Amino acid sequence: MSPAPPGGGEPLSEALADRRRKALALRELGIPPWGVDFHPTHTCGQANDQAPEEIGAHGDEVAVAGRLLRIRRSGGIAFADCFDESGRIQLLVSREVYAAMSLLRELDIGDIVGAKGRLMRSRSDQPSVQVQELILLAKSLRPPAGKHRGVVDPELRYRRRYLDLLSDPQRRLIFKQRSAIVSALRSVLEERGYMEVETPILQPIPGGGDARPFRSHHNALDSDFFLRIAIELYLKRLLVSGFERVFEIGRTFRNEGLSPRHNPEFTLLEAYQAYGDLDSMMDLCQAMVQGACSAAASLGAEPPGELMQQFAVTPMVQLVYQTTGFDALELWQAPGEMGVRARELGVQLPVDPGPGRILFEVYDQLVEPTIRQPTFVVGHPAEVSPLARRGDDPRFAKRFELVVNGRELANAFSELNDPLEQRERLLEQARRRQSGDEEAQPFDLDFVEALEHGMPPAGGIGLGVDRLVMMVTGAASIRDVLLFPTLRPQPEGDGGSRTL
RNA sequence: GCCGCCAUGGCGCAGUGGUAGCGCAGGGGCCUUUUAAGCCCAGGGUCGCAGGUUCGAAUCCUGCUGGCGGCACCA
Repeated sequence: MSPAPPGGGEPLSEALADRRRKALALRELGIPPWGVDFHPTHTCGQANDQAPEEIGAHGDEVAVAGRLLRIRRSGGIAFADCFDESGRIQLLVSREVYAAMSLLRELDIGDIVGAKGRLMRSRSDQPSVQVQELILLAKSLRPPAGKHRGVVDPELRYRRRYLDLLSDPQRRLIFKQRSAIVSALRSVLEERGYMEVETPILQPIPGGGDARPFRSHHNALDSDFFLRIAIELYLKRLLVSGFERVFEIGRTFRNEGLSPRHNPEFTLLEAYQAYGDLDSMMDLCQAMVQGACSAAASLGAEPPGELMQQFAVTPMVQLVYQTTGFDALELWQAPGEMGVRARELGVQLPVDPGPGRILFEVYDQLVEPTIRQPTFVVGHPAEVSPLARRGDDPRFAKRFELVVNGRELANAFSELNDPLEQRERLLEQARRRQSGDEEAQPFDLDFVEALEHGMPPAGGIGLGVDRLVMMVTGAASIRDVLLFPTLRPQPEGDGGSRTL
């Protein structure tokens, strides 16, 4: 075991010490281990594709750069596989090119190099660059993890994601697909005349959804702020302001448990359309999901085929009746009886629930998880939809959720623009909050006052981008579609929140 | 927050009370057409941390830390 470097940190393992020794030795020889300019003429993938077909034949002069994946030395000749984002090319170095050969002796897997030479095809039919000049661009002081199998230790994968991504092109592909999906969502919205906006993430009152927020504090203002749990109330203020089609794609935060489907910070898309309604939101929703599927498919993903078909539209009351035999409309007049029947089905209920809440809990706990095919579930109880307009039957809201594979993917409604009713319904939420429901929405007077100036009737939608990406790419865990998922910070030691 | 499983060299793993091992990576050597190249040699470990039981602990017990999965909460 080598001594610990000055300033702390873990002791250097043999491999680490050796790489450091090589870097310093090269510097002694006047070869900088880092920080040389190099301008590739071809990507590794291009070089590989453009190599001559015939064994032994030579092609164009090229300059390529990339990271060393493998080195095979065989006496007077050596082969090194070098890769970049585009692919891989073999470098062929022979003893006659003395400088390159002696530099290669000091190189390790993981080092980033540039190579100049002619394209050719080796005797065993491998596209190669016959190296004339080899240049070290960045010495790697640490051995790469997971050279053969990729990084499999989940802790390493998430804590040091760059190693995971570096060692596994498939993993990188998911994030290219994610980027394409988000880009497609943006295109669909922009084509339809929606304007992208940015609204506060630090909010004095975290409204627009049912969730526990993160709390923070601003020193100069000596005021508490919350990280937003939804974007809704600010986007609706913009509808009041005269912008008619707005959307935001942004990070949103909920102070709740972690699971393969929940990360404390996640990406939410919300869009609002003045004079829109439930139909226009269904239309938009379907277009966004299908745009996402096409975008990902063009990068090799295989989205479930059902997502490309017309989604079903089914009332919640009907789904609940079909699945459980629970007849909400029949029981509506007798909430006590309704609660008893729900509990008999094994449904957990809050204290003193109204009929709407009972119906919703039965749906949420017993029915939603069983929905497989993409379905627009419509007719949510108004009681659990405090920001949505009531339907012709005032017990129900003009609202839909898109459910696929038992999971809610999007949530939309015809927005409530009656300031008097909105005030009442938010006050009801506030009362529930006071009696202990931590997730009931707080009362935002400023928002209600905005509505009092007149908000056009509007359709609005929220869509969970991470879950859409999971569904379209087939990822099993939300951590697989987040570059840096939230983990418990490590107090000290490897891969944690080291500040030194 | 609760329950279960896991933690052994840089990476992947074996080792269930008696001398800590294997493969890859790294070091030294041989090899001018290799493909996770091959062959020879020599290294590398406070077995996650802290206690306890025992003549003796990687192994058994307790606590802690971290991860994964499930439950609860939620999207």
